[in-house]
Amino acid sequence: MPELPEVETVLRGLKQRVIGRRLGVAQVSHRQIIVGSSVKFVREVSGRRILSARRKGKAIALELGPENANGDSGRRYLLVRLGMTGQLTVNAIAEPVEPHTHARLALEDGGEELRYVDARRFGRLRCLARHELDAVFGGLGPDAREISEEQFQEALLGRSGPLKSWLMNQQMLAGVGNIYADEALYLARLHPLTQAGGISAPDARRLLRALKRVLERAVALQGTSFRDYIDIEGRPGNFLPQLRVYQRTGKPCRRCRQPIERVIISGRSSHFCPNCQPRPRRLRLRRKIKNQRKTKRLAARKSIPQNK
DNA sequence: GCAAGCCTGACC
DNA sequence: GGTCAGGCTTGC
Repeated sequence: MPELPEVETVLRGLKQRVIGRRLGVAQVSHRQIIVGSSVKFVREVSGRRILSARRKGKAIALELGPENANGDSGRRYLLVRLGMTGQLTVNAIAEPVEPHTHARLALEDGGEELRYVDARRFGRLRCLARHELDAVFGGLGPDAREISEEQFQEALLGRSGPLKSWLMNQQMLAGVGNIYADEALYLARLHPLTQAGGISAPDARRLLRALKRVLERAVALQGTSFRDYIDIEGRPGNFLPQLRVYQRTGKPCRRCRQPIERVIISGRSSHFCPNCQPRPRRLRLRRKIKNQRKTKRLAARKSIPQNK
């Protein structure tokens, strides 16, 4: 499943393979994957040169130059969200088209095309103006690889609800999904149901370090492939054997041999070691989180000058 | 039936 | 405003 390391791997592939190339005619065979009008999408992206590629969290944005077959001006951004099973690949145009290929963007020079394949169609493509892209990226929290310890601690303040859900909340922290949330919690020895706003500063520091460590390792190994995820060249990631808890229910913990357990947290399965990640008792937590929330509000009011 | 990311809407 | 359940989707 594409989370930050998988998306980063795809981004690196895009940088190698498509930057500087001009898009020919785009074809969309399943309108549902396009946000907004697919006709407009095709008109907007066709003929533009791909200038750069960047990422925030799990979202990729390809910057498209102002040159357009229809004389439209101004840059556009092709925003790609892979969802669960989305794949971006560069193929020769003559190559057989895989099932579930929903969009094909011809690449000038070289007889190739960029293909979007997505069995479950949870992913989305959209073409945006600069201010729209800024709004989308602005709605995401800091990228998980880049967030500072101060930002991390600050974002945790006043949050009720399980730490696991918090890690996966893209408005708090961008890029973490189910796999790396479980893995980071295991490395940090924190139970997934721990109240987010209730953890100590040292625990938060340990969690952030664990998260960054697991993300860096996974990036180095091109991500995790269960079945669907492949990079732009069609290669799977190599992080699967490194997983400590994710999808290892009933198997022995690699630290203490206790069987890994699974619990559903806000509709998502969470895997953890009951011995290494003991359930914390929560003492007067409600009040603590409420107070944090109040302090945070006051601080925000102070730092943002009211312009009347 | 389960898995997942993301969006919507219900609830407190 | 924050939190969470539900729905989308299809291969296993």
